Amino acid sequence: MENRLDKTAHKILLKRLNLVADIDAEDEAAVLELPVTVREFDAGIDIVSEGQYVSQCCILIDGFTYRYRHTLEGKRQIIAFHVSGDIPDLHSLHMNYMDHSFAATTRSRIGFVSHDAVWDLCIRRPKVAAALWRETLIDGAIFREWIVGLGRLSGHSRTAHLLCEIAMRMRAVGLAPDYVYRLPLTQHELADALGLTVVTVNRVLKDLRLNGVVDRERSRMTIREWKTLARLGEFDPRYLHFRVPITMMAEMPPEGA
Amino acid sequence: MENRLDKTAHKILLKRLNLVADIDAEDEAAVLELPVTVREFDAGIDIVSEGQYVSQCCILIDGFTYRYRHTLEGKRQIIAFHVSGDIPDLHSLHMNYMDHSFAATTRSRIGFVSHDAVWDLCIRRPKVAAALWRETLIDGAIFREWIVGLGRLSGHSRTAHLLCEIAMRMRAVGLAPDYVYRLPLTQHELADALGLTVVTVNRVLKDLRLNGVVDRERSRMTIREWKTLARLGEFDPRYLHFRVPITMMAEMPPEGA
DNA sequence: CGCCGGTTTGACCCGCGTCAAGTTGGGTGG
DNA sequence: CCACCCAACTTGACGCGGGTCAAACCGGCG
Repeated sequence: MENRLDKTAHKILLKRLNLVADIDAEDEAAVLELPVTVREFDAGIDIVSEGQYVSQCCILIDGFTYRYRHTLEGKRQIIAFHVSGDIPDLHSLHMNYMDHSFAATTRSRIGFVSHDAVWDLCIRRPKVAAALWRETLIDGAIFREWIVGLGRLSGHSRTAHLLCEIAMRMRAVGLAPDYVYRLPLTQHELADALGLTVVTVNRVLKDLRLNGVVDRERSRMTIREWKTLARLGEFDPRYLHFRVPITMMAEMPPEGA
Repeated sequence: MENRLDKTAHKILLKRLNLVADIDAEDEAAVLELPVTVREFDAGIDIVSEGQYVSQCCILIDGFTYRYRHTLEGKRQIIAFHVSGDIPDLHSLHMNYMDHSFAATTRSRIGFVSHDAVWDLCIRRPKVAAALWRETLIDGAIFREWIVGLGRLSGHSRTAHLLCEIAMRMRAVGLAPDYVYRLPLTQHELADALGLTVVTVNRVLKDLRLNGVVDRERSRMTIREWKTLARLGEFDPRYLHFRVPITMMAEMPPEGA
């Protein structure tokens, strides 16, 4: 629990707010005043746990995190992945009971902001409130996309879709400038997100690898044929509702890195 | 497209806002001033379609509606069901591109409010804005719940869970005072929500009927053993984030109507 | 009376789960 | 510098939940 003098967390938050909505200089100044406490978390431990009542929000500075829940028979379902700039529990501002947990897959740095401070900011700066609201709505749009995948797509398609989604969201925050990105997930974690088993995920990835679509060595993910992968996963990035048109990845070279 | 003099839509909206958050008399007065246009829609037709850019929100006055998307091979996945008081496309306020469609299963009355009017209201009445934001977050919480179900529960459990969820949400708006409610859905529609096929849904419902858990004659749904159904569906209503504690249904008699 | 959407049921099949047995490679301690 | 360990990954064999196909059945309605 160390308070930082540098404004890394604030800068990341501002970057996100600008990515999501349109805020002005005064808004930015107000955001920079937010009291933020930065903490680090080791891989594999809960940052927030199901059942807790929370009074602060988390902004992910760096690392890779996810949200999940367990069924009664102990199966785990991962609900969302999060990259730098995401505010995974922003919803807690309005519903402080956590109905799921939030954990890290790699050592992660998280900025904590109290709900009170966020409320205060929202009231003084309606455009910031709007940006934050929009951020939670994009979260919801991603959930909808996952529902469609889990309900109606095959294991192969779901996997392809997830790889596309993560690539694009990382790209939006500068973490996947080309077709290569760091995907610090075990196949078990992928399986728990995709509603599959490790065995199946392993076979799907093998297929994709043998077909030259993607490649994965340790946590380094390489998309070799974006178009093929996107078609297979029925990936249409409009559900991510980026303000910068859609063309980020669509304009990438058709094949190869 | 008929403009009503009666304030039915406003009253329903106010009831919802009060259910979801804490607003005061001035807020209520401002809400009552909202220009609302009421229209009726026949069963089976789209109220809003995927791909549209919209500039108004819908509040469901009465009827039963749902949101859905199709996969490329034409399979349909229903994403959400909606009952009186829901504002199914409130998210469009911030993301006016519709990434899914919105349709009715019964003849439904819908109130339309322009985004401009809602924006204006949100800026003048921050507590109303907060209530609306919260409403979209509950929407998101339901999505998460569906993800867990689709990813990790059996067909039987998912079905049980859905029946519980609809019962409870209808109950919250007074449409299921006891264990009986009108569920105007075909088995095909249920299947598209549950990620199953009609055949399977039929068999699941048969099992539930034979075990005396639920009963369904035409569109009349009767839950005979709430506890059994809730246990089977791993239904914990906290994800619905009602303000009125949790005890609405928990206090109902243990068995039978 | 006959059509038609919705429901029900049977027979069969397949994607994915389950179980189980390796294999691989980075990390650790002797 | 090697021996060992353990988590993650792989692969094969087999079974089942739910999908697919197809044929009734049922009740409301023109």
